[in-house]
Amino acid sequence: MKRTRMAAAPARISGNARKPRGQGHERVEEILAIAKAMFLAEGFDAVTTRRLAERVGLSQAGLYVYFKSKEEILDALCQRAYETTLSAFRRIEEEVSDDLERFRRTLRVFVEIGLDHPEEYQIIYMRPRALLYGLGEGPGRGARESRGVQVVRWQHDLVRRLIRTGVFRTMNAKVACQVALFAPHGLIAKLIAWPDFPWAQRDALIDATIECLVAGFLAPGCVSSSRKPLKDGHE
Amino acid sequence: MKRTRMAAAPARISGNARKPRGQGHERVEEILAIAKAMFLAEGFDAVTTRRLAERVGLSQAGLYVYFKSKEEILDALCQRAYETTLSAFRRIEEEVSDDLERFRRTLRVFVEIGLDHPEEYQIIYMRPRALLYGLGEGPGRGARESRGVQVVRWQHDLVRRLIRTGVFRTMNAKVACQVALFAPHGLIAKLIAWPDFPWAQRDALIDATIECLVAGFLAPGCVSSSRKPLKDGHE
DNA sequence: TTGAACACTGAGCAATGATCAGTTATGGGT
DNA sequence: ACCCATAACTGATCATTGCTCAGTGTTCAA
Repeated sequence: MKRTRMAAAPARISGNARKPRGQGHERVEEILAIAKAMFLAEGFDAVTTRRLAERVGLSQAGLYVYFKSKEEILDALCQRAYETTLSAFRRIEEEVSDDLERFRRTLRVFVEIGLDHPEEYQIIYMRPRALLYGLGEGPGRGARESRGVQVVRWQHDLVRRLIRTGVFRTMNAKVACQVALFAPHGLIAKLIAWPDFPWAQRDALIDATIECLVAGFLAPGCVSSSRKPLKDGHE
Repeated sequence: MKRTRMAAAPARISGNARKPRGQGHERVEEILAIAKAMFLAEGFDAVTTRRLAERVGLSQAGLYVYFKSKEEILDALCQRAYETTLSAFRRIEEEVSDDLERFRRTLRVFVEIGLDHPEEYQIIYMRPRALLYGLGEGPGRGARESRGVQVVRWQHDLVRRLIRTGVFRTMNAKVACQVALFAPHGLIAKLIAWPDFPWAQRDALIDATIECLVAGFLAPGCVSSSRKPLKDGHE
């Protein structure tokens, strides 16, 4: 009868029983599942550790048995989101052999995943943080960041190869890679940040963004077979 | 960044004397100037109202004589940022007669102002709210937003004109305008959000982004006289 | 000189993320 | 059947945050 507080026993989503001896990792999963739902629904800042703990069925301090900080819970979720993107990239590499088409498909799937999981995208790519590029100090830090590095490097390598094979014009590869990140990121970020703005059709914007990049990068003589033109309609 | 508590009054930047009767507006200016410096140096969240007040030479509560909230201090700074951008646009329109070159210069100055005022840019363009397009409720809100609408419409009109005059290829103007917003926004947002990422040279990124857009939009036969090529160097 | 409007302060509130000394339950070893 | 080390967890409490409010001093027109 210690903890039972009948008055305030609200919506404990999962088993709130004390975990058996070796099953602490289940708590980790529960915390992550509920944290993800709450972060997506309310945003990271709006979720307090007290409310999160309450929904998990723990005291607030109990969270700190499994995570060093609130931020670390977010980090764990980011790790998994990287996996989603990476596996989509890998599938494209298997399914498509033409590098230029891979470039298109890779950008497109990146945008689509971002728009389909806006809150996760915000968490990973729109928060000011230095998570991606392997400058971490902590021990676990490095492994976690390398996932993010892979996502960036994937597109990087693709662009490099397209330049080297002469499909894209000769240009500074690092600059080109980063430019090829900006436009998709801008598209996702804008659509997420201003969802009520009178945007054009989502697919038209994605197509146009990608084709604009391709047109800007393509070597003078080179014309892609599967080139989709920018929409020609007026207004 | 820990507070190294000085024994007494540390670094009061401006006159900390009590203002005479009608001179409260001077305090407003002082608060804004110091707040701007601190926001840029440390970031909005890292600046506490107590430290801000201390530097201004006021008690923390004294800030609330002039501003309803910490957020409102930032809002006031944002208002001025709109003005900065708009007047830069106007000067370009005066100084440059070629529309394509206006397009380049307009995008460039937008990016430069964004990167030079990251805190304001984040608040204005990266927040998940509808600040820009006139859906505000509050009284002063409307006037503030209309400034933002002007900034967006300026680029919009420019792109429309370039399509109409045949410099840009025939395409859906709305889509093109929005694509022309995404890439610069992506550039600014990425550089702000991940300041420590190993980005290429800032100017190279701006040039490449703009030239990529131009190349993507330019009508097939049209070659601009002042066309800067993408950098040709390797690595 | 007066008194109302103004400029400003000190104390304090509720909420936050984090810490820590303790408490309870578990289960392998005996 | 009973240890008892320890994993799992709690209650109390911390410092810090943005913000409020009752009140104190100051200024200046009348």
